[in-house]
Amino acid sequence: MASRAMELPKTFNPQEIEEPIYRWWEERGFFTPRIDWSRKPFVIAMPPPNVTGELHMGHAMFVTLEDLMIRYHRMRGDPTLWVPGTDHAGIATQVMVERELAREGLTRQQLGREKFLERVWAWKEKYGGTITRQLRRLGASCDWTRERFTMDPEHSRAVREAFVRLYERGLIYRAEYLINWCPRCGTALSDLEVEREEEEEGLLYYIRYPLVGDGWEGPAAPWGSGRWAEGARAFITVATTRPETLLGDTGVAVHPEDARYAALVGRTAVLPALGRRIPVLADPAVDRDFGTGAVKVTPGHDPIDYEIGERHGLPRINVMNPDATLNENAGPYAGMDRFRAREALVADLEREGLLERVEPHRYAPGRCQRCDTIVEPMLSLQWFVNAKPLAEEAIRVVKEGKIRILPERFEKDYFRWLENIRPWCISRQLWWGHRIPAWYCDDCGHITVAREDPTACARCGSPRIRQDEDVLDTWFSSALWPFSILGWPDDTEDLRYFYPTTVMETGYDILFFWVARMVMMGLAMTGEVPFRIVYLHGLVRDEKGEKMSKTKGNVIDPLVVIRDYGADALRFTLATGSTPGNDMRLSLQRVAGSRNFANKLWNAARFVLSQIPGPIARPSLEDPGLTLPDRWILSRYHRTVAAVTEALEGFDFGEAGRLIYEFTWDAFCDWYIEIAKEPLYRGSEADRARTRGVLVYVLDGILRLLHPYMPFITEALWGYLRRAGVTDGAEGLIVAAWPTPGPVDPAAEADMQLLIEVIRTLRNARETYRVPSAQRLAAVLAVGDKRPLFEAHRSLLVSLARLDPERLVLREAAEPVPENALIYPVGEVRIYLPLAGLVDLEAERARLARELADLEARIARTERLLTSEFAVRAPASVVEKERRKLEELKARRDQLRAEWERLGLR
RNA sequence: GGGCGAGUAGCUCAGGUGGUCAGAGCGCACGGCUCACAUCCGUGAGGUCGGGGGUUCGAGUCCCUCCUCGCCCACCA
Repeated sequence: MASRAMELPKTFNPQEIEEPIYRWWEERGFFTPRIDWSRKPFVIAMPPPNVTGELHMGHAMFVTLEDLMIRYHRMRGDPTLWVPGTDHAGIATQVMVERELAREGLTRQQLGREKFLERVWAWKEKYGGTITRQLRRLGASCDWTRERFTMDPEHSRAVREAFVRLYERGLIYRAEYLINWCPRCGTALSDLEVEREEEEEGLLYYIRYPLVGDGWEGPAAPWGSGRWAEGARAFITVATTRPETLLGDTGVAVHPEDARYAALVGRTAVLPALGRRIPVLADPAVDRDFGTGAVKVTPGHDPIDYEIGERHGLPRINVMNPDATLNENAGPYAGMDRFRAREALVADLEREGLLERVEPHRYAPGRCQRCDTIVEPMLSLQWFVNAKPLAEEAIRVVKEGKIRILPERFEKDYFRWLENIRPWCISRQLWWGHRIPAWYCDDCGHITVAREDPTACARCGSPRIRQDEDVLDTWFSSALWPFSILGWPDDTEDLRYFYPTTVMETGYDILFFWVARMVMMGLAMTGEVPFRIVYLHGLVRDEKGEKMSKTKGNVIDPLVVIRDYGADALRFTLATGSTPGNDMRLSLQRVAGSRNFANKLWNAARFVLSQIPGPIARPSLEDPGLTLPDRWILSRYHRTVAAVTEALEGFDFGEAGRLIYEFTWDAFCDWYIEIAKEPLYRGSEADRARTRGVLVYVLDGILRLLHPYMPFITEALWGYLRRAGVTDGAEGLIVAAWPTPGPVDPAAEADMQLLIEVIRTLRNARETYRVPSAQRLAAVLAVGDKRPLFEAHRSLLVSLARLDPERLVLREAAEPVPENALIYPVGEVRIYLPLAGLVDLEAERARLARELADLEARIARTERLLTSEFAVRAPASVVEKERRKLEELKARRDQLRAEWERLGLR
């Protein structure tokens, strides 16, 4: 028998099939949809990974989930588009290239802007293809013909268009405002790019500011002499963690209702070191319980102080240079680094007797998200988006249900962030990114903002204009992604057909960074929501639940996992091991489990394929010729199709995957295939054809259901079916039709269930009594009115429970009970096993005692329940169910008691 | 200071709208090279569903409270 299965190795080897299959999919153009205006498309804009990045588990997760949705919808026949791309990741990429330069002893300034950008582009060329190649290894069925990069001319045009439009609407403006400044990167950052990590030990400095009056009109001696504050009678003490910012103080504030300081409000303090006269004022922003209740006000270097200063008309003084050394406004400390200046100033304060005390204090300074440098709040001239009006719209569309966020609980976060949104600083003092399209006129000072590079000032016509040196926040550019990838601002067919996109699938960690901003920009630019559904997945952690990081050395490299277990195994693990919005722990043991599942499927298919040469009957539940197991597996299969489809529609990918797993392994492999061997090996030609038909039909269906999870192995196996000529006409599984739920047969399911339970009970008894596996068991089955069922499946019982066909008695009556037989009740059926010689009386006594005790307890519980209020208050059906249960329990108890007696047990 | 999530068998986790929901995989124990598969097959043991209180005829499943862990946001200088 030269069977086809012999062509397949015994063990599934992912390495051999994955890459060729992917190449075939891509070359055949299956990833590119055909626009069909009569059908609604399914569209995902892929969150673009950093162009120079390396694949990590986060990517593996999003590829798995998005590809899952994409493949499902493609199989459903929807025109399905998944647009891939990469992000230039301004600051991240620039920092990487700067690090490379640093190894050569160079800085970007030494290189100059143009040369530096050349280096970045070279870097991009070198590493840019890595990530997209890696996405392919995972099986991402995205449309590479539409691949985009955020620095492409097309996307750049979109960025400029968006900037100009917002500028024209007055929503983008340039202003001097307090921003977060990273001294290492030399750029402004948005609030989101500042992270407050662990609290650390810091110090809280209590500093006395002398007050003018009481005969003291200011310092007579120079700063540092030790007599600077000589003669001062009154002081106000403030507490600060950043003493050096004192040099920028323009006021001292207390709470308006703070009785301790009421008398001081309105007086004038003298700023240490600089001698500046600053007012003592009252402002409700002051926390009376912190420090002394009096706070130095530094509008140039602190956000709250900025607001206090604004309310009271205080001057704003910047005391720092971009590199965080102090500037000329810092008097004697000018030129010092901020932390050196702190030491020096504190020492001087002490000398002058103005340092009251220093306390340990835990605090968490803001740090640059990219380089971890402590960020300095600083006054700076930057470009901003007035996000408030945009945010209001973004809130509205979610409230109105035009966008659904899954899991829903993230809506709360989304609303809260948008409701409290502040002006978004979008200019970055970087070189890698989209240059701000604003030109300053040297002659009239006018700012020209234009879609095309202007050659002259829009107001005075002067050709002496210079473009703004800065670039835009990367997130400004990526906020346009869902429509820029479709050709916006042009009115392209893609945009008309595929926009708004359907699902935005991404990690919850960039809900604010990206998702919220896409909604704002989408609405502002296109007047429509950019997507209908936001699906947020959790973070992938290591087996201990810790965040994977290179420094911790606990990263699990997806490519290594793919090499060792296959992409399908990794995907299945990620898809079934996670619930929306919750983090998951990835362990290689689980991946191995998925790999085993793939192997199981492989071998099930080998078996089916080995039976294929020969006539095939397409099965139908209408066909009276089907056997009970046939009807059972078809019915179960149809239920599975319905349940899986429902779960997928509800974005319940884990549940759907588990359903397929269970059906495949338990129902199909462990039961149906085992049962099928009988008709296949010993049946008639008709039996074989019928059984083959069922096997092929169900396997084909399993492959379809599983394809979104395990695209490679399913495509490979389906290819064998296809070549055997037993599939529908689809060219590949990737474009084959999603199965439709068929009819079910509850009666067949119930009968089969009974047989299965009887077989399990018999096997259980064998194990309990250590019957050698070679020994065939004698059994008497009292099956009541199920006699025809059992008669018809005699051989099935014999083979699966390893019974002795000569000594298997089937009968209706429960009595008489055979001598020296064990009794096992299974529903209405009673199993008698004459195991007299084999039974260990002690063991049997123990078993019976345990079971009886258990039964008694359950009977008592149920009886109590049925005599309680439950009987009158609960729905009749529920009560009835309990009644039946009680009857069953009692019957079983009586049998066991009888057996107890008969065995002469005490 | 707010907000959110998690705490269910040894481990990792599932468990719409309260009534076979007490489950799966791994691990463990025992028995099997049964002609698709030892990346396997068969059988089994293991849980007062974090603690306490409440609502209800009935609660992992709803409410309150507490504990432990994790995350997000926030202007305590």
